Amino acid sequence: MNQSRDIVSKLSERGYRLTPQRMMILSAIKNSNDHTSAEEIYTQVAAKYPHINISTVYRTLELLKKLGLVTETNLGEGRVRYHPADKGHHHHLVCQECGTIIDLDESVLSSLKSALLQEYKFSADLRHLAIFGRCVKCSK
Amino acid sequence: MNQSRDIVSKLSERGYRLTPQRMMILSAIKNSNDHTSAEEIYTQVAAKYPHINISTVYRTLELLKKLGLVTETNLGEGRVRYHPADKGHHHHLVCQECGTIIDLDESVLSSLKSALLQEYKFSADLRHLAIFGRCVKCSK
DNA sequence: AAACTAGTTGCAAAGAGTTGCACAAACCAT
DNA sequence: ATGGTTTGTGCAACTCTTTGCAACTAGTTT
Ligand SMILES: [Mn+2]
Ligand SMILES: [Mn+2]
Ligand SMILES: [Zn+2]
Ligand SMILES: [Zn+2]
Repeated sequence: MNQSRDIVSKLSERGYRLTPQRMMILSAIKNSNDHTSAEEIYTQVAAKYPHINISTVYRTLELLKKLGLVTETNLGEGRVRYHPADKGHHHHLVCQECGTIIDLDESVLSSLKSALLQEYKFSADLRHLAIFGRCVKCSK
Repeated sequence: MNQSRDIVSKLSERGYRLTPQRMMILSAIKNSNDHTSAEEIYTQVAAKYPHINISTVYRTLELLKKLGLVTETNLGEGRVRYHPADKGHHHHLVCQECGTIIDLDESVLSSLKSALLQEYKFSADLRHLAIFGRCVKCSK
């Protein structure tokens, strides 16, 4: 796993410290197959290190987002979900009626991204978006 | 104002009741010039009717959203903002570095909307979106 | 006008996420 | 190794929003 090494160096390069808590949180995120929540990460880490606090999980996720190592998305469940950035970018269409989720390739938003960059010089962060609306069935 | 009448009928048609609380909350939203928050609506209504509860405000906003009478947006302040749907749709580019907000016309997302409809038969709700990223200055 | 019924409200408690602060620990320099 | 500097952590309190429940009331029927 030279991924871990990348992360370690990315942290120390920028003056962040490599703490046991951060390493455990990172491996919890990598071990999760799919989108994880802060609570799930907390539970997994707490199994081995009960002293950990949930606010440390939130603060670490904040940091990993800033470093571009995890992406976050709100699928409308009342809680945010995360996954490793290196597992490929994609988006989700979420039906507000029946809850169906359609997965979308990153490319669907690439023309929007470049339009915003050209017209507004705005560099939009369009990784891992959730777009709400109605699926075919629920559109009546 | 036959707008009010529209709302009254929109409520009763679907079996919802027209309560004093709902009327006060509605007029509080209409009286606000710009994006309002639940707390601001609550404060305004409570000035005349101190018995009102903030959860009623949240529930009413939920209902008005469902009826398409207000739109909601999260500008990243840790609280959601609302405004009347009939005040025109638009979007916002929010710089996560400096907080600058650029207003966007509705049309910027219309080609995305039709692409999602064609390719996925998904009717996306793209009213009043906030797109995060970095403005020119903060893009270095 | 009185009763009925289903939607609505207030209240209290809970959930998700954030923040200030004092103490702890990682990293760097000696 | 030792000490100092600065970042990070645990904890508790707090903010925003949601939810279960019992009491209430708008709109309808008799
Ligand atoms: Mn995803
Ligand atoms: Mn707006
Ligand atoms: Zn659906
Ligand atoms: Zn900026």
